[in-house]
Formats: sequence, C-alpha cells, structure tokens
Amino acid sequence: MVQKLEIHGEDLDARAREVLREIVIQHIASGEPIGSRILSKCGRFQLSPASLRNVMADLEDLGYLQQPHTSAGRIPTDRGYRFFIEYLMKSHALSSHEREAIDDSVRHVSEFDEVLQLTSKLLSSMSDQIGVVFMPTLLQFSIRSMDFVLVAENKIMCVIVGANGMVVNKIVETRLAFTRDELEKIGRYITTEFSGLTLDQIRRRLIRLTEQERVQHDEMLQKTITLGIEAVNDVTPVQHELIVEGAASILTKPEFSDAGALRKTFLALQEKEKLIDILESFLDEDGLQILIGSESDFTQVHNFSIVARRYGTHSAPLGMVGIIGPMRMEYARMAPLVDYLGRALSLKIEEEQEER
Amino acid sequence: MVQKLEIHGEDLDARAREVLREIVIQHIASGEPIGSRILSKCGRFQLSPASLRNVMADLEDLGYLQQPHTSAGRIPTDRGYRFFIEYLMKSHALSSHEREAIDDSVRHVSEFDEVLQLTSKLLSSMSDQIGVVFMPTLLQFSIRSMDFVLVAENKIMCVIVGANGMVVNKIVETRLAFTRDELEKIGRYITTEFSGLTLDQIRRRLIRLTEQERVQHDEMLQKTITLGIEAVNDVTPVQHELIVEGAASILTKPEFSDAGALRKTFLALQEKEKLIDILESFLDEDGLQILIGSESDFTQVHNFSIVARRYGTHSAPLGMVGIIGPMRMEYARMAPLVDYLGRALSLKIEEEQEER
DNA sequence: GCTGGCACTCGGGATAAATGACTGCCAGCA
DNA sequence: TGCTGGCAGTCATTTATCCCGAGTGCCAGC
Repeated sequence: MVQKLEIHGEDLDARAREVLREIVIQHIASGEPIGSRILSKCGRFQLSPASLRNVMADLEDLGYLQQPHTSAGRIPTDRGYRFFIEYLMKSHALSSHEREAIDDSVRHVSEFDEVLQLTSKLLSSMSDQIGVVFMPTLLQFSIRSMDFVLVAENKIMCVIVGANGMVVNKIVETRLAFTRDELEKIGRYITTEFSGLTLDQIRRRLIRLTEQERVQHDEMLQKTITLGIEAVNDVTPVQHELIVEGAASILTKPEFSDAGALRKTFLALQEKEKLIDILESFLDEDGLQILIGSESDFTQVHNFSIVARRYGTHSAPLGMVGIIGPMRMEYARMAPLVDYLGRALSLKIEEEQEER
Repeated sequence: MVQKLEIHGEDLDARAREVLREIVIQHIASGEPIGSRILSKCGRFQLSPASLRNVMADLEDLGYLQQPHTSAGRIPTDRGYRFFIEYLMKSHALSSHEREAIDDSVRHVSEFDEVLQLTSKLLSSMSDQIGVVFMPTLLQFSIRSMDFVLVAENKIMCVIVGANGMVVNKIVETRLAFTRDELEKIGRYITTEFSGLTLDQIRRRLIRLTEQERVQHDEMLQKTITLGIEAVNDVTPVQHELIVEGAASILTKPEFSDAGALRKTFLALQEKEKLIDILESFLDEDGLQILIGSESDFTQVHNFSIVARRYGTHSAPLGMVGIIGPMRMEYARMAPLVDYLGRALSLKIEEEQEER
C-alpha cells in the first residue's frame, strides 16, 4: 500500500518555510534534534531563539515537526520531509566526477545481469545507502527470439531474448529426445512465428495449435509445441528479480545503533516481496519517485525512505533503480544521483536497441 | 594463509579431557565463561570446586582455556576448541526430519545455480549460521559441449557445458557477422574437436591453429577460431562464485551485540576474496574441514569458525559447501549437517552424470 | 591428592547527583 | 501587533560512587 502524504505549498508563509527548510537540512547533517538556539545562531535568521520557538511551535501544531521528548529540539516528521522535498529542496548538481563514474559503469558492461549488479553496487557506494535494482520478469514483455541448445540427452537449454534485450535461459527436462537439427529448426520456427508476442500470448497460441487437426499428423510440429510450452512455462528468474547491495552501509548510521532495529531491517531486506511490490507500483510512473516513512508499509516499519526511478524506454519500462536508507538522508544529493543513473541506464538501453 | 593448530591427544589425562570437554560444551550452550562452581555442581565430576580449579589452571597453562578477566570463569581458546573437535566431540546424528529436508531440497531442483542458492539458504536456516557455497569457475574443468546462439546482430551467446554438468553462458560481442547456420556448424565443430579439454587447453589449441597454413585459406575456420577464442576468454562467472546466505542470522548472537564488530563482519563478508581463498585451499582435501579462529586470517579477525566440505565427485571436485559462524558454535551439530549435505549434493551430481 | 576456607580482584548493576539543552510562558518594549 | 529577554520547569545524558556477586589463587589440614 503506497500512499503519498498530501501537502499544500500555501500552508506555510515564507518565514515558516525557511525555518522548516533549515531544520530539515541541519537535522539531515547532524542527526540530532534541532533547538531554537542553534537555529538562531546559524545566522540565516535575524531572530531571537524565542521568536523561532514560536514559529517552531506552529510548525509542530501543523504536523511538520515533532519533539522526541519534552526537553529536546525538534526533528522533521514524515510530513515535514515531504514538504521539504516537494517545495523547499534545492538539488545539488552531480559533480563531473560522479557523472563520469556513472557513465563509465553503465557503458562498460554488455550483459544485462551484470549491468544491474554493478549499477546496484555503484549506487550503494556513491550514496552510502542500500542500492536496489529491480528487474521485472520477462513475462511482461514481448520476445525477440527463442533458441534451444542440447545440454544433455534429455536436457535442453532455452535461450529467450526479450524485445528489450533481456536474455533469460532456462533448462527444460523432457522425455522426448531431440536432435540438434530438430532443436535448430524448432528455434527458427518459434522465433519467426511468434516474435513480438509476450510469453503468455505464445503459450496460448501454442495451446490453440494443439487443437488443430493437421497437427495430429505432424510429428515435428507436435514436438515443437511440447517443447515450446515447456520453455514458456514458469519463466521467472526469481533469483534476479531484485538486487540489493551494500546493506552493510547502513550499519554506520546512528539510527541503527540499536541491535534490535538492525536485525529487523536485515530480515526485512531478506524477504523481498514487499519491496518488489513497492517498486512495481512505481513502474507506471514517470520521473523520480520518493517514498517517505509512513507512506508505505515497508518504509514505515523501519523509518526508511526510498528514492527510485524507472529505467528503460518510455514504451517499455524495464525496471527500477534506487536507494533505500533512513528517512534522514540527503535527499538533495540522492535525488539527482538516482535520476541521473536511471537516465544513463535508459539511454544505454535505447542505444542498444537502435543498433539493431 | 590457512594453518591448523597442532594438537596432541596424549597431552591431557582423562580427567583434564573430561573437564575441557564439559567446559566447551557448557560454554557453547550458554555463551558465558564457566567457573569451577558451576562445573562442580553439574554432577559429572565427584570433585570440589577447588580441585576443579587446579585442573582448570593446568588447562589454562597448556593454552586450552583462557580467562576474559581476573574474576571470571574460563572460556576455551582456539586450541581448546581444536582439541575438542579432534578428540572429545561426539557428533549428534541428524534427525530423520533434517535428513529429509536436505534430501528434498537437493532432489527437487534441476539447474545448477539454483541448487547452490537453495542449498546455501537451507544450510543457513538449519544451522542458524551463515550459509556459504563456493563454486569454482569452469576454468578448472574440462568441457562437454559448446554452443552458440544468435542474440542480436553482433551479439552471440555462448553456452558452455562442463564435464560436471555445470552450464555457463556468456555473451560475446563481435565485429564479424555470423548466420545461424554458421553458428550451428561452429558449435558442432568445437564440441566434437575439443570436448574433454579444459578451456585453457582449448584456447591454446585454437591459437596454435591460427599458425597453420591451411587456415589462412579457410574463411570458415578463421571465423570459428575468432569466435572460439572470444568465447573461451574470461569465462569467470564472478557473480556466482560465492553464494552467501543468511548473514542476518548472526545478528542474534550475543558475540555481535557490539555494533563495531558487526559492521566489520559484514564488510568482510562483502569482499569475498579471502573467503574464496580459504575454500579453494580446501578443494583438494577429502572429508569435513573445520577451521577455527586464529587458524586463518579471515576467521582470526572476527573470531569465526568455518565448517565446510567438498562436493562433487572424487575425480572432479566441484566446490565447497559450508557454514560460517562465531567460534562458539555447536560443532557437534554443524559437523554432521554440513557433511551430510555435502554428500547429498555429491550423490545427486554423480547420479546426473551416470544418467548420460 | 583432595578439600574447605579466606583474602583478593574485577565487572556490572543500581543509585544519586550534576549537567546542560531545551521549551513554554510572560511581561515589557518598539 | 510582533519581537525579545528572562525565568522556571522538564528531561535525557553523563559522571561518580558504591555495593554485590562470581570467581580465582593460595594455603593449611585431612
């Protein structure tokens, strides 16, 4: 369940906005609650602590700030972060060095799986957060070709190439015996007949074929259908669906000094379904997506935020890249980072498609 | 650098052995240092605490026990654990339930990668330690067949099947254009000519071929060689070399309540080279291998132990399975667990080979 | 060779006190 | 009306202190 908080820009006057902005920035930098004194001393306001206290009290009433305990300063609420991101944040541009690192890493790899693994690692190390890359199964997309390779007497490897260049292989065990020649022919047949269709469509066509009379007398076609259906079934590269890298990076963060919270977080990262749900729900959305704390089940429990972006072409979204970290993260740096990486990946993919 | 501690069984008399044994067992169970009083009360000895103190002092002098601080009980040293494992331990047999779980998990999967992933997870959950599976690259082994599939105009997927059933695929980008027919022929040629050789041998033969005169005039053969060499180069499925699962399980263990130690451990697990070194060094060894604390660089830093076993056939060792955990682990349970799993895996692999 | 006893050492937990960083509120001032 | 200084009150955190218990080493006696 993903539900962004509703925020209205006109809720706050100019001064309150500035104060909220400063508090969020300072709290992100220090991790500590921010008090009126610090705020007054920072020099951005020509106001006494007492006046700032009044503003802060208002911001608390409106739900943008909260106090961890009576005699502490204020920290932003989810709502506060959301307002900050929506209206107050000024993104830092990426340094040329960072841009190069991303371009390099995206350019230098050819195989799809590899790109994602590397991307995730890069993201993690550049952001010092958890890097996440999500790749939907081939099921959603149309295929370009299908080939069959004899691996052992009754084991055949199917190589399926998606319209977006994704390559999946899968080993099928079969009772029928196939020669290399037959496999070659079957591959050619399926590729010419069915390329451009999704796996699901192919399966249905194959099944419909079985009902036709002429098939009963064509042994070769029967074999083709049997193998084809086998190959198309259960293509779910589960182990590659979600790549999570750099989980160790969150260990340094002060919000995880508590061992219990840490453990919960790691366990949550291990079962990836919820995360996949969230990322999948963003697959239709254009542009950068940011999810804060209570805005989803997953992020709520652990006080996490997710910054993610779709990659792939407009017509064929391939998946999501992003980072996960504590709510208190440098959004101003993370946002352009994820955005740029997503664009770079998409560009690379587009280029590859044009080559063909 | 792996160097097991040297231990002599006759160093200790019967009573000292019994005391050491009891201390190791109790400490593994409780995690606390064991004092003379507890030992006396446990009923296994008809001795007063004072007498046990004498025995314990001797064991400390000989390096089998140590005191965390002056007024604490004793805990085993690496040497103490080593002696325990070598001479004192009585392995628990696996329950039929456990055996079934292992057999099931090994039986039900067909693809190689998948087995390893599952095995690692199973190991982790059954042992409540970190499960580790190591798969050496195909480089070490001879190949059974090699096939080429056209993925895109200048992209070819090579499917290499190892003599031990391992399947690796790799995408090669090439400037030359190949038709499907050509690829089919090339695959058949390489498979018949070179099966039974290692990748390295194949590479050398291919290079030697280029020097022969007749090749200069045979365009097809030239293409074959070019593609073959490309395919054989850099076959290093890095991302699959070492599978580590269940790192979260160590979070519960009291020895990792310290956040600093935890972080170090996770970082160590992330860079896998050292671990690979260790597991590789065991690849020649028969039977179960146990490595304790100071016996290797990796285990020393984190006070870890590794329990591992080779899998694969005798003539063709495939890799290692094992667990990693704090030195204080239930060796009596872990040893048979890892041993059985290794055997089951090997059996499964042998069966598959016989089928052909 | 075993045992009980005694002095000594430490780590850890509990308590108390001191510290300091806040806030809220109020009265006074432009 | 809005800003400010001041003051009392709150509460987490830190520091110091003490005490207790667990365990050892050593010794004299059986």
